[in-house]
Amino acid sequence: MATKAVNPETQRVKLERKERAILDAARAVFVEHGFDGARVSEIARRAHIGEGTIYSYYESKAELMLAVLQQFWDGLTREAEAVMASTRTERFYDRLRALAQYHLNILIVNADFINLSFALRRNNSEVSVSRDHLRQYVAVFDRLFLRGQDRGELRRDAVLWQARDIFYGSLEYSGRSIEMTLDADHKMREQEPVVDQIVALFRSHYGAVDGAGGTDSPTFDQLSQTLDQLSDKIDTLSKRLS
Amino acid sequence: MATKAVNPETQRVKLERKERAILDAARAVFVEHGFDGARVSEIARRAHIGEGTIYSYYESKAELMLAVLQQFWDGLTREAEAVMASTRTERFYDRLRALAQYHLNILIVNADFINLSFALRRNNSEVSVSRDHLRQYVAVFDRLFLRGQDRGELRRDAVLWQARDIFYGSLEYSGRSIEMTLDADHKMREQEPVVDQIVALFRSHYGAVDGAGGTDSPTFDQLSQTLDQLSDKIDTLSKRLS
DNA sequence: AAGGTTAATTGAATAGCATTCGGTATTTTC
DNA sequence: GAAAATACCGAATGCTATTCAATTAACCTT
Repeated sequence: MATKAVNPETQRVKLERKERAILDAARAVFVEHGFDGARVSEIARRAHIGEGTIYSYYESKAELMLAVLQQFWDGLTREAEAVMASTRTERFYDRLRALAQYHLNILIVNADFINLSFALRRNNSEVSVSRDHLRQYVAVFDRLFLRGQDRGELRRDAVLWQARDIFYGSLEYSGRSIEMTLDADHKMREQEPVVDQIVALFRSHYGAVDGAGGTDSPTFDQLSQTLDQLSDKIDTLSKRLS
Repeated sequence: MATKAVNPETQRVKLERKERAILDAARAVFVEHGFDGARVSEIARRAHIGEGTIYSYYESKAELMLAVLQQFWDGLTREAEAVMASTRTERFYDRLRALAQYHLNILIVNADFINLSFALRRNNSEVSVSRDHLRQYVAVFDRLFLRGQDRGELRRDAVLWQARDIFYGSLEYSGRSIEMTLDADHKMREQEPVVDQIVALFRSHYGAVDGAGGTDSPTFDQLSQTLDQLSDKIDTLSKRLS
C-alpha cells in the first residue's frame, strides 16, 4: 500500500544521495591525484560503496570525471553571472574588470580543475560535453561585450570572437605564469596588474572613439598607421606570390 | 689494433643511431595515440628493438616523452629564430607579424604536440625540463620586444611579461578556437584575421606615441622613408607579376 | 687472438590498474 | 508474500608499464 507510493520516492532520494556521494568522492580524489593518478578503488572507498557499483552510475572513469567537470563549470557560470549582476555600475569597463578579476582568481585557485578539463581532452574523444560547458561559461563575456557595443562604449567594428580570444587567452596564460612563477603567498598580489592591463587594453583597442566626426586633423598618427597597414598588406601579397 | 681505435667510435655511433630510432618511433606513436594511448610495445616494435631495451635508454615512458618534447621545442625555438632572422625588414611590427603567423600555424599544425606538452604536466612532477624549454621558446618574443623598445617603436613603460602573456595567450586561445571550430580545409584561412588582430592590438596598445611632446620631427622623416620603402616594394611586386 | 670482463639486449615474469561479471541482497510489482 | 526486477558487490579478467635473470655482443689485456 504505502510501499507503492512512498518507496519509489525514498528510493530515488537514496539513489541521488549515493550519486552525490560518488561525485563528491570523485571530485576530491581527482583534484588530489589528477585523472591518471586517481584510483577508482579509492573513490569507491571514500563513497562507501563497492568498486563495481560506480560502473552502474557511470560508464567509465572518464565519464565520471566528465560529470565532475560539468558540475564545476556550471557552478562557475552561475557565479560569473552573479558577479556581473552584482556589479555596482553598469559601465562596461567596470563589469569587464569584475569579470577579469573573477576569472583570473578562479584560474589560480582552481587550477587543478582547469588542468583536469584539458587533461580529458587528450584522453577521451567525448569532448563535446566539456566543450559545451566551456561555451556556456564564456557566453557571460559575450553578453557583456555585445551590451558594451549597444551602449556605445565599444567600437561597432570590434569582432566578438577575437575579443573573446584575447580576453580569455591572456588571462589564462597570465594565470599559468603567475602560478608557475610565484609561491602561494604572492599569488593574490600579482593579479591586480594583470587585470588592470587587460582592462586598459580593451579601452585602448576596442574603446569607442569619443571625438566622433572628422575633428582634429588625424594626419600624423593615422597617416602613419595607414601606411603601416598598407605595408603589411603588400608584405602578405608578396609572400603569397613567392 | 684497429679495433681499439675504431670500434669505440662505431659503438657510439651505433648507440646514437639506436637512440634516435627510439625517439623517432616514440614521436610517431605518441602523436598518433597520445600519451596514455601509446603502447611502449609498439614503440619498441617500430624501433626494431626489444621492449626492455627502451628502459636502458629512458627511465620511464614519461621520460621518453619528455625527451621527444624537448626535441620538439628545441626545433621550434630554432625555427622561430630563423623566421626572425629572415624577415625582410627590421621593423618591429613586421617581425611581430611573422612570429605571430609562425606561432599560430605551429599551434594548429602541431596541436598534438602542444597538447602532449600539457598532458605531461599533470601526470608527472618533473615539469622543470618542459618548463625550461617553453621558456627558451618564448624568449624569442622577449628579445624582439626589447629590441622594439630600444628602436623606439614601443612605449618605454610597456611591461614585457604582460605583453608576452597577451601575445602567446591570445594566440593559443585563438588556435584552440580555430581548431575546435573549423574543419581542416579552412584552418589556414582563418589564421589571417587573428594575426592581423594581434599586430593591430600591439600597435594601438603598446605602440610608441610619435606625436607626443615636441618630437614630431621623426614623423615626417619616418613617414617619407616608409613611403619610399613602400614604393620599392610595389616596384619589386610589379616586376614579379610581369 | 683468446679468454675474461663489462656493457647491452631481450622477452618472459611481475605488479598495478580499469573494467567485467556471476552471484547476492534489496526493492518493486502483482 | 513470492516472483521479477533492480542495485550492489568484490573477486576474476585482461591489459599495461616496468623489472629482471639470462643471453649476447663489445671491449680490453696480454
